[in-house]
Amino acid sequence: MTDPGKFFKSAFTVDNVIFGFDEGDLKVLLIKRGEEPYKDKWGLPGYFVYPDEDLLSAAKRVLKETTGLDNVYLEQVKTFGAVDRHPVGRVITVAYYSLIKTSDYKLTASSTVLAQKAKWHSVSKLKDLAFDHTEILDACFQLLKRRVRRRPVGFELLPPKFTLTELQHLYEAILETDLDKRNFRKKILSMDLLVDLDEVQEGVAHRPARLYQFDKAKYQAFLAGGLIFDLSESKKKASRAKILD
Amino acid sequence: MTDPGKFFKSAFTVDNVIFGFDEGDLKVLLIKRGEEPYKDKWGLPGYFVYPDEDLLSAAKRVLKETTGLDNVYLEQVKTFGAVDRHPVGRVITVAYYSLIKTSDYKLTASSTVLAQKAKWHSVSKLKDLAFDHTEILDACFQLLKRRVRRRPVGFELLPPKFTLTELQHLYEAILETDLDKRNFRKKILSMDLLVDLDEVQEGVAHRPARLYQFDKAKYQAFLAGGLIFDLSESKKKASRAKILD
DNA sequence: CCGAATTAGTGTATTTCTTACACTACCTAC
DNA sequence: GTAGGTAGTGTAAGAAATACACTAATTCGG
Repeated sequence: MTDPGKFFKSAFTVDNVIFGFDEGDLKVLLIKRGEEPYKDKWGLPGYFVYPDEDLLSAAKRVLKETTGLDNVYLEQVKTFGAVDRHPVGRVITVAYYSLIKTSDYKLTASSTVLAQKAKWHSVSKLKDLAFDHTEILDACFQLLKRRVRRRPVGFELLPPKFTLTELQHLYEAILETDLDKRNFRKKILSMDLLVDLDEVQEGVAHRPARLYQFDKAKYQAFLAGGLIFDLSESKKKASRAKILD
Repeated sequence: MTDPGKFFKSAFTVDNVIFGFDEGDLKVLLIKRGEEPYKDKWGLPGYFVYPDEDLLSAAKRVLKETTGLDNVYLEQVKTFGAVDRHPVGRVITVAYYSLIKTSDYKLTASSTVLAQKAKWHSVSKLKDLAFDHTEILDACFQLLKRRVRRRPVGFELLPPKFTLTELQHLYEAILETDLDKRNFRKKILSMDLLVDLDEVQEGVAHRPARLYQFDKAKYQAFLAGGLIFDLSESKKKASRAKILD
C-alpha cells in the first residue's frame, strides 16, 4: 500500500447539513468553530473521518461530538473534493443531510474544542460560512426542495402535533413559494397519512385550528412502497412543466 | 497538516459507470483489470485520484486511460467508503455515471497496465465484479431508472436516427417493464422533442418504420428549464402511486 | 403473384388529477 | 357586541392518464 501518487497524505471529512423548522422558518444547524482553520466562524458540523470508521458512522459521531445530536438519520448527498477546498491539505468531504424536529433534540453547549456552540440559523439569511460550506449547504437545500414534492417531509420536521396551516407553511418555506390553501388540504388529506386528533390549538387569539399527527405506519408503507406524493402546483405550464428531478 | 488521525495514509479513487444501449439491451462499460488487486477480473473503469486533481477531472482522466473514452459528460452519484472495501488500505471511491451512444465512441484496446481491455456488458447478466463494484453499479442503475421517467434519456443513449419502437425498447430495458405503444408514442410526440426525418428504415423484412432524431435545441431548453417528462404508466395505483424519487 | 409473417402505425372514451377561485365559521380581545 | 384574525370548506373546467384492437406496409417463400 505504498505506491506514491496513490496513497498520499490526505484526509476525508464529513459535513452534516441538518435542517429543522421553527418559528415558521426553515433552519439549518451550524457550529461556531473552535479550531483552526476558520476558528470562530460559523460552519457545518463536520470533522475528520478516522481510519477505521465508515463514512456514515463518522458523520454520526461527528454530529454528536459537535452538537450533541444523537440518533439522527443521515443520508449521503454529495462529495466535494476541489483541490484547494481545505487550506491545510488535500481533503475531500462527504456531505450528509437530515431533517429533524428541533423540539426533539437539545443542543448541548459543546464541551469539545471542535465547536464552541451549535445554533440553528435561518436558511434564508446566512452570511458566509467556513470552507466551501455555503456550496455544500446549497446542494443539500436543492435536494430538500426536490424531496419535498415527492415525500411527506413534514413527518420529519414538524412536532408530533401540528395544524394544517403549519404544514402548509413548512412546504411554502421549503419551496419558497405560495400554495393554495384548499388544494393543499385536499391533496394532503387525500393521501391518508394524517390522523385528525380531534383536538384544537390553545392559546391563540383567533379560531383555533384542529391538530393532526402523521400516521407512522402509513408513512413507513409510503417510503417502503416507493409511493408518491406529487405536490404539484406546477410552474405555470411551460407546455407541461413539473418540477425537476 | 500533520495531526495523526486526521491525515493518514489513505487514498481516493473514482469509478465510472458508463451506460450504453445496443442490440436492444442496456449495457455497462467494464474493464478487465490489468493490475492487482482483482487482476484479470472485470470491474468498473476507475483508478486513484492524484493529489492535485479535482474529483471530476480525475474521473475523466481515468476513463480515458482505461477505456479510451474522451469528452464524456460525467455526473457524480455517490461515494463509497466502507472500511474494508479495498484490500490494500483505506480507500474511498466517488462514483460517476454517464450515458453515451455506443456508436459514437471507439474503445481502444488499452495500452496501459490498468486495463487489459474494455468491453460492454449487458446490465442484466453480470457476474460478480471486482471490489464492491456490483453495489456501485447498482446505485447508478437505480439513479438511471429514476432519471428515465423524468428526462428524455434516449437523447444520450440512442444513435442520431432511431425509430419510435427503438426508443420504446430503450425505455422498457431501463425500466424493466412493458409500455403501451400508443400511449408511449402519444406522450413522446406531444413533448415536441423529436424531429420526424421523413425517412424510413432500410433492410428490414417488414414494414419499415419512420426515423426520428432529437431536437437538440429543444432538449437544451428542456434541461435548462427544468421541464419534465413524466413517463407515467404507474405501478397500478396503490391509491396514487407514481415512481419513487 | 399471392398469401403468410412481421412490425408500424393510429384514435377514442373513461377516469383521474389539477387548477382556479371566495365565502362563512369560530375564537379572542377590547 | 363588534372588529380582527385565522380556520375551514366545494365546485366546475380543463388536462392528463389509462385501457384497448385493428389496419397498413413491407419481405419472403412457394
